[in-house]
Amino acid sequence: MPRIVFMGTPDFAVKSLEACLSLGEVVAVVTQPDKPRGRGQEVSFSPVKQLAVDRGLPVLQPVKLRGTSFADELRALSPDVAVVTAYGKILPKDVLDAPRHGCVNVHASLLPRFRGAAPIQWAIASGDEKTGVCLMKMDEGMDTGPVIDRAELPILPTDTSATLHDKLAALGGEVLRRALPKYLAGELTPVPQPSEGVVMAPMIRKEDGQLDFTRPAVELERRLRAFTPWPGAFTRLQGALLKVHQARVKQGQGAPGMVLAAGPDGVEVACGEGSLLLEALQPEGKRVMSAREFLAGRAVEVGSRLPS
RNA sequence: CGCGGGGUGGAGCAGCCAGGUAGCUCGUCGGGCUCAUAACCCGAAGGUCGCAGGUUCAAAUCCUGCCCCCGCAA
Repeated sequence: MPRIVFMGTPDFAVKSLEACLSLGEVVAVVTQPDKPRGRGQEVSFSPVKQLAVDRGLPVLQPVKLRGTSFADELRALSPDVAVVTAYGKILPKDVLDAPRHGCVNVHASLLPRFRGAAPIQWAIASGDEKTGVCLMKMDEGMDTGPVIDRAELPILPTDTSATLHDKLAALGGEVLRRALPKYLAGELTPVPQPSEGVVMAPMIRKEDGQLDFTRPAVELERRLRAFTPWPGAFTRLQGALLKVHQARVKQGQGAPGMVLAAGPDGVEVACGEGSLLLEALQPEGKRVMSAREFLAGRAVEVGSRLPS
């Protein structure tokens, strides 16, 4: 049984941790420090910590890795490998070198495409037809390490980051199960990433969810799905925030941001190219509702403009 | 004690600040009309106004506590 240190934080990493539990002895779980989260600012555990605590695993929550003695702590555990999935911090070289077989990372894209913090989102926003998971041996770069194994997955026209996230998290667990034992046995050689096809997937910012109606409708619809559940797609109507949860691309024409129609099927807004039919809406402070419900309680005039 | 919006027939909203007749746009049901295409016209049913107290002649409305939904922020 290999001695495994697991490093991860959010929900996405839980499937990887579960895989590790079935692959070896998890001698420590490293996760981000507890922080106040959510409404009311209650301090809560990360999903990874929750599972670790449930299983009675030792949990480490270092505030800093660089320039500290954390690598020494790791070495004291004499791990064979560290499995890192969405941990949330860049690992310094002394940490990368601490386990006997180094650190491996589960990354949610087909590298070298979409290196960085938000590979799932940018795969959808870019209109890719497939994505996947890579298991790589980590080096000091941002997702630049040689790839040990990979698995692909189609991106459906209805996929959002929420749905893809769950599928890729599970796929990550599968890849670990099939590849990690072989890697530790020396049966899989990490293959350097090609230098061509590198695309970065930077962290999503809140503003990325702002609907810019001067853009093509096709792009806005992709971004809507890419930025679901966070930060979502939103605009402003009569001064208040309006989130758009579901939209369909149409062929309407008009000045970007102009309301072309408002009926039971949705609110159709002209875009830079084509138009976007807003089908599921959420006013600030309210629940998500259909366009029909939305329009029952307020007037949206055809010809009015949404900010773009 | 992070900031804020909200809970009113089945849906979405108004009414609340200046207590006194349950309103609007739909949906549902019945009837009419017959091609309008978000059909239209007439009529009807359907509500403990989130819950519990309090103030008052009188509370959806004012006061207190609690429950639930949501936006921001993280």
